[in-house]
Amino acid sequence: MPRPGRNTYSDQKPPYSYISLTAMAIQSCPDKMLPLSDIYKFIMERFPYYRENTQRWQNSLRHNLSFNDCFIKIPRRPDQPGKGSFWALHPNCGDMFENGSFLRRRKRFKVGGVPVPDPLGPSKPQDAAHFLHQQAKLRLSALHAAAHLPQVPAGYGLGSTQQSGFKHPFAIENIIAREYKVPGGLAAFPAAGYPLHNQLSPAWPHMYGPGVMDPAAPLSVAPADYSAYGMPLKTLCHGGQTLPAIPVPIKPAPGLPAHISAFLAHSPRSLSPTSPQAAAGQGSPAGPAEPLQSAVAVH
DNA sequence: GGGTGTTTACCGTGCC
DNA sequence: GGCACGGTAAACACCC
Repeated sequence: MPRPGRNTYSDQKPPYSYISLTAMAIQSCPDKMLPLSDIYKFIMERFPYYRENTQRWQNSLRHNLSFNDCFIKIPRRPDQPGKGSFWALHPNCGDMFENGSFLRRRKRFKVGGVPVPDPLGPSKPQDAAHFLHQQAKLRLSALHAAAHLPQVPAGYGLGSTQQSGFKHPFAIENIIAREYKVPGGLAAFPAAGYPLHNQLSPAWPHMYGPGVMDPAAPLSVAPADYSAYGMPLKTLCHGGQTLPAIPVPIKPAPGLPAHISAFLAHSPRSLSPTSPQAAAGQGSPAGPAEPLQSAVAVH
């Protein structure tokens, strides 16, 4: 097992669990949701170790997706055919990892432990799915607007984070943010990215935190998307780097959208891997949720 | 048929 | 030692 801080993980097994890797993939996507195949791609492109024995680790990864409540399955829309559903992170799983570190969770995330019923928010799974759609659309709209805004790279736009203090070098923001440390720094990426995320982060601030993702990246993640800002693995990894790269909290800020919580609290199966409904009905008991795919189709 | 998703089981490791 | 977590294997069902 490679030790954090060593030169590279290039061909060694990264010190991240499959849960962590999956979380990275999901959070690196502007939509904060990815189909399984794109999660595979993300991992294989960034961690050469996983380019081999694909069946083994992919089986494990699928197991984790289903087994862990921190991952939620979002059905495809009927008019958006394709294999498999989209996978997203449970909004309340932000504090799942010890000190924000993705090396090891401090506790297993379980749905039902933090139900936050909200009389103002939607309570149906469709509503939460719709909310995710709206978030994606909102980001897109803001992207266009942000293209005309001055870039504010200072501090990676940390202003939106409600918390301060050291974050573990293995926090997702730090891990992914390192990939932005390309020669030329932020100039290598579309302008207004980080501030934009900050503006869009009130819903899931831990997800839309600074330095998480290129906001202008296509909504559907493909290998080419990553290559656009991909970089040598040595850059991705920890060796010889100044850590922490970006002290950003991964924990969700107070005020998580209640309808998301309600969605999760009321979701019988698609969010809870132990119910038979998910396997049979792709989640919502009221039929396919308002699909998020429309957000992907925006571009 | 292949990809996807679920479930069960077993084992290793780390923490209390 | 017990427990929680993580990794792996396997079987099965469903869907495109």
